[in-house]
Amino acid sequence: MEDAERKQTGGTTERILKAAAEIFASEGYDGARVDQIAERAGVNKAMLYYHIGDKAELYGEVVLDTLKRANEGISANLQAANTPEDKFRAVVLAVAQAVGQSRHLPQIMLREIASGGANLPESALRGMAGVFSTIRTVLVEGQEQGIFRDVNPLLTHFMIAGSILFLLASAPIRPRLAKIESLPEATAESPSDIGTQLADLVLNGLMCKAADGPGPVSPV
Amino acid sequence: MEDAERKQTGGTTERILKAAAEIFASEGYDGARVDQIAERAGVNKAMLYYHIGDKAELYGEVVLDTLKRANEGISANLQAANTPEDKFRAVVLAVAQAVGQSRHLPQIMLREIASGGANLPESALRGMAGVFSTIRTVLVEGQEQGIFRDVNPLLTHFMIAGSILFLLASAPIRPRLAKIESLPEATAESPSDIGTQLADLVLNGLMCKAADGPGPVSPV
DNA sequence: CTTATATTTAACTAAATGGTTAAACCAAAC
DNA sequence: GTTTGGTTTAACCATTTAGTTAAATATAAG
Repeated sequence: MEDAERKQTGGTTERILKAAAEIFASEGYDGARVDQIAERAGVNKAMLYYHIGDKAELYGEVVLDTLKRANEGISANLQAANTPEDKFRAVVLAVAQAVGQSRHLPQIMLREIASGGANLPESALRGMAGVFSTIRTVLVEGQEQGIFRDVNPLLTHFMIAGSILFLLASAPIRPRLAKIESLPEATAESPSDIGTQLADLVLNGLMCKAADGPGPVSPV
Repeated sequence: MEDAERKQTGGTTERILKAAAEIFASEGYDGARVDQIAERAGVNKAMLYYHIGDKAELYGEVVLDTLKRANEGISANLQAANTPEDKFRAVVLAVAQAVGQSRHLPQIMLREIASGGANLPESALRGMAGVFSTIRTVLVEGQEQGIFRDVNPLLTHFMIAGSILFLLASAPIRPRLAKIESLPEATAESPSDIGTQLADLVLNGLMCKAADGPGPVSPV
């Protein structure tokens, strides 16, 4: 009788999925407790099984939903660009924004990478592969036009995806690290900032002739 | 009676720690089962509690051991370098090699980042902070000497650490992704290759005057 | 041989956890 | 009012899991 019972917002299924995303992101698949998810959603555990299914189905639903949103965001922000350079900027920015929007994607993805995708349904893998493929396409196109240096595409797109995911997912641990070493405090940058700066840095190292881009990036 | 029982190598404690590192890396803290670790080490579960302690202590021991090894490797490979550019190459290479050497560090680190360090003892956090601090020092030094562009240090060192960890940790999932999209097969690059190429790419984007470095990086 | 100490084992416990079920509730249709 | 369908609830079950314990076995010392 503490304070729970908040059935206000949205349909039951939505509330369950939202709660599940939060818990799965912070606790991982094995760490998450079904009762805990139900409690946070303000529903009885049995409703969770009634509306969605067992733990694995619930997780699959969350991952798929989150990845779908991210993919939509990416392809939406990718229309206007023409040159490989513009496309590169657009795709990095789009990934950063999309990932930043679904707040729980970075943690979930990091864990899935770590476990080799142990809990990922096939459909979710397709979603991931789509993102990778988009980055890669832009990269190879630029290389074929002789605009980008002949860098390892695998390395590059893992660098981009890894940087974004890592940076966004590390928000909770950064304050703890900052307390120990004199690291910069939790500079709460927006995903857009991250995307823009990352694109600048990588592009600068990627272009054949040292294009001066939009000048040096502003510090912190 | 399948095939277990292999007590040959090393002391009991060592065997337990090795088995624990493997399981924790692939399953995560919550996913790992103490019985499973004991079985892989070829010992009775009670021995694990006798020699080391409970699950949390065991995990702490593994993380600390792994991080200590990595830190040693990093500072060892960092002596010869003088200029910021050399130092940068050295530190990136050292991190890649150190992380690559303790095969289970990438997975463990990715999970810890994702959970905000939920299972990390203070000492392990200090180990992490040390690595970050090393990268950061090199970076800032180069910037103060006017050799590096004024990029965001936080972004840069998370990019480096994130790229390396992400790339090394993703080895198990890459074949699965490759099956779906026409991604490059699991190009089994050595940590040294990764470190060298990454340093090239980032340095090229980092230097003020477009130094041509050691030429373009070889593809895959 | 006997005693003491370190190590290993099998059996057990208590709690947590995923999942189920049968009954209650509630709205609209008849 | 009662029937019908979807929805919600409380109580329950079976299994898994971390952790313990007391006995057994080896090993070395006196």
